[in-house]
Amino acid sequence: MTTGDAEGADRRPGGRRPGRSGTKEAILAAAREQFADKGYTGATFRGIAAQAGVDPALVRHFYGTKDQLFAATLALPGEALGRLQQAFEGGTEELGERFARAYLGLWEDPETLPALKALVRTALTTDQTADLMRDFLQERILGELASRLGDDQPRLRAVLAATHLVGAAVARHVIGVEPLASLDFEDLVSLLAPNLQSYLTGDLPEHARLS
Amino acid sequence: MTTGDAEGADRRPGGRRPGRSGTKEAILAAAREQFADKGYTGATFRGIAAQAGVDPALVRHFYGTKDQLFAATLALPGEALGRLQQAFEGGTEELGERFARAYLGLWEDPETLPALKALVRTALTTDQTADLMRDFLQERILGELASRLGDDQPRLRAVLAATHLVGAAVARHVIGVEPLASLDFEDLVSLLAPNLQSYLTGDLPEHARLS
DNA sequence: GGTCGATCTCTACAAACGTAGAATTCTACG
DNA sequence: CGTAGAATTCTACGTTTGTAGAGATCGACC
Repeated sequence: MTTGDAEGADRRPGGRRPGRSGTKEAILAAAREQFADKGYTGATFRGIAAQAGVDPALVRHFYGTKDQLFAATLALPGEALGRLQQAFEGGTEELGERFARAYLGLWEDPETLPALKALVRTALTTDQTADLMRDFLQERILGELASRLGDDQPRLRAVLAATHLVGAAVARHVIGVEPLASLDFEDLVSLLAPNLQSYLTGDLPEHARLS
Repeated sequence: MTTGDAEGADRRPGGRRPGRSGTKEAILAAAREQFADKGYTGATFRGIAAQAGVDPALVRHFYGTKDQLFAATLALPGEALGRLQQAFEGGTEELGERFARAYLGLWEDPETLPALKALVRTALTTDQTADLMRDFLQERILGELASRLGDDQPRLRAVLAATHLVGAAVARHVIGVEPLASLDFEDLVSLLAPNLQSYLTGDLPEHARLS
């Protein structure tokens, strides 16, 4: 995405070259943390600026309105989304374990953790951005997963599995419920994988087979 | 709890009898809805008052500060808490189904639904009230459940089961993920009960048996 | 060296917030 | 009827919020 060295030979405007001091990234990191800790309404321009050590107006100068700043905050997990879809490829025998490892792994990465926390927190606050994001995830993640699951209620299976994973991740990383929070990562995967697999490919109880 | 007709014969003070117009209850209902929809910080005195059709100052007059109003909002599920603990009594063979039916049933009741939504929403917002409430639920619900589960990591089992249930309830009633949201209640219980039971009394994978 | 433009700060404003107390209306009892 | 007190509204204060623009600082290119 960055422009090369010799691009527009003639009409290159002079001036200070951007991206030098790194404050732009510092602001974004502070915004991620504040949004993750306090939610959309709880985070403030002034708080973010204070944490980044700059003037509040600079935040607005770089990222515009609060919605735009929040959108920039969530840009990172867009890249992590590919890691998830990659886990869906392959056979369905061990899909539960691959799904669990890929999704929960995103929460273990200190880089993506604040963004995911902010995402979950605002997904439960019916702001205008939350609806868009929810629909996006529903189509992008659940749709992708359901398409690999055969004909027996794939959508329901995908939702049950995803719900379970999200709930576990939130309990572990957002709420911090013990002993889930200090559990070893591989132990957690081993615990959840069997039941996930049962939702994805196991038999559904006869009572729920009507629709 | 209501006083009888002829109680204190002599020293009964005069004045307008309380509880006539029902605005007090209307305010509380509006507060529940606003807290459920917008979270603690998102809900405002003015918005609650507007929905109840009264002056904002009246809200404060009846319920005091915002924290106290929020506490009054959550007073109702305290009664519903007994219904949950009641489900824990009895054998452990069908504990998963009883737990699922009792907990998810609370979410089906339009009376307790807003309070539960508000509770979940603020449980994810690290305000001062959230911490207290979280600890209370951890000790009161999870502790109670874990005490019926034997010696093999009862706390971990209880957390896994509760996490699963809460996640499903949130997906169904707060986020509204289809097809979970329009699923029949009994179908939902039938779907979740087997895996809940497996967490509560089934074998844990050997990888997670160390601690 | 001069200058353009990006980076960054200062000051400010209108709106909304929680909170507070005085003032008014109205009902029920003596 | 008179009055006490609950129910309800009015007005207001101080703070914080998002947003906005003017101005200062400084590095890179002509």
